[in-house]
Amino acid sequence: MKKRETARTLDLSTEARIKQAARAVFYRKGFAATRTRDIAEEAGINLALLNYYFRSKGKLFEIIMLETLSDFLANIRGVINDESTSLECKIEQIAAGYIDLIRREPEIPFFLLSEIRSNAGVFFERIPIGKIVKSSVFIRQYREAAANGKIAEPNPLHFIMNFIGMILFPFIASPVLKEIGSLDAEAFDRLMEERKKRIPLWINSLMKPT
Amino acid sequence: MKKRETARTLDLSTEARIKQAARAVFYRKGFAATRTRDIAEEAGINLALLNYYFRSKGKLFEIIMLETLSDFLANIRGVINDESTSLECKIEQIAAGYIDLIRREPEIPFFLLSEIRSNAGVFFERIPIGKIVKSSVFIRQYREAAANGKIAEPNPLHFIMNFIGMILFPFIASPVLKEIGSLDAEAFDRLMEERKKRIPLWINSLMKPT
DNA sequence: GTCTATAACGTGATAGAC
DNA sequence: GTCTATCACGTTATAGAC
Repeated sequence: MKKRETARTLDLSTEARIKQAARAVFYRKGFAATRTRDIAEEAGINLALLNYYFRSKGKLFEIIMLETLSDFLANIRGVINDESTSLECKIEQIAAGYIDLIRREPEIPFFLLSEIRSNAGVFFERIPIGKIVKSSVFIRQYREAAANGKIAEPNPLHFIMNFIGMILFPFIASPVLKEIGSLDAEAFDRLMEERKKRIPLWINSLMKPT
Repeated sequence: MKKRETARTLDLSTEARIKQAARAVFYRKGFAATRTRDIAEEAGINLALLNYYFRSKGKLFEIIMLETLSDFLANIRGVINDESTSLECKIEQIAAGYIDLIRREPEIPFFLLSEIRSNAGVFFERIPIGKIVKSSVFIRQYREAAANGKIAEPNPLHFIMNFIGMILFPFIASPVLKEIGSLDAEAFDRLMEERKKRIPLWINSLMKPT
């Protein structure tokens, strides 16, 4: 059906190459700023093929967006509803899991936040992230720990802002941080690797009652 | 020179009204997604006047961007180079100063990061933010405190990521956080007000050697 | 200074040959 | 399935009347 004869580096079906290219360009520039011609060039294909395989720029974007969001949430859904692990364990798993995921695709956090921002209503209708988080085992465990005096901050939202912020913010602000720290891509990546282990420690000391 | 006869709410010169409208629209949608027609409509002026006062969309954007960045940095430059204040004091001042500033214009952090991202080279040429931070009294005090064993984390970059992330991340991710917490604008704003006092405390406990 | 009309251009999408 | 050529449209920017 699709050609798959050679063993070249980019030996993908045309459809897959377009999707891969679209993902890269959309991640980098966002929906509004990318032109279909950018995607075609990145994919090394003819512009008309984009519309042949995916009806329109918007349809292609929607596919990329939903796949990305789905991957992003898949990473967390299992962890936060595991009855057999402690809060501390979940924190370690989430930090490590997300940092590993994002190190492979560092543009994802900014991309997702950017596009959710410009279309919030639509996304929260499709993906009820509020329900997912609020009804999670994680939040229940957090509230229990706070009620038992094991955690100082009773509001889980402050916790989420601090914890998820520690994970995502460096990637979101990476151009500025690289400039401030004179970091190349590898040095930045090493810092993120360090944070995998340190964020749980920081979070732990930050949550302790004084 | 400019008309200023009435006392209406929006009694500004045409030029000022365009700038004000442009700021609002650019903040909300970013450069690529805003159309000059959006700005004209928001300002309640004729489209042609935009080009009459500011040669082009790009020129207008550049003015807004530089003003915004300048305000944003002005807020910090004095504080971080004050020889007479302690590290702890600076942390309190920065947290309070930025949260107050951003509560008035909550879209600024995302706007700045978004546009810096798509044009990093140009901005860091004009505003040497790396030099400003690295040569600051703040960083010198931080290194001294770390050398004296008063702070556990020796790398100021980790500190900056955690501290600035705690301040900015909630605003950057506000649509998601509002959804998760079922917060309206006022409830969100109250949370940010709370963080003004709590972030310095959190940062303090997080930095302490164990 | 402000307006209307329109030029000049870029972009998304399609028709139709191969 | 893939290409070239082109349409249709929206957007930025300007010309020129008032």
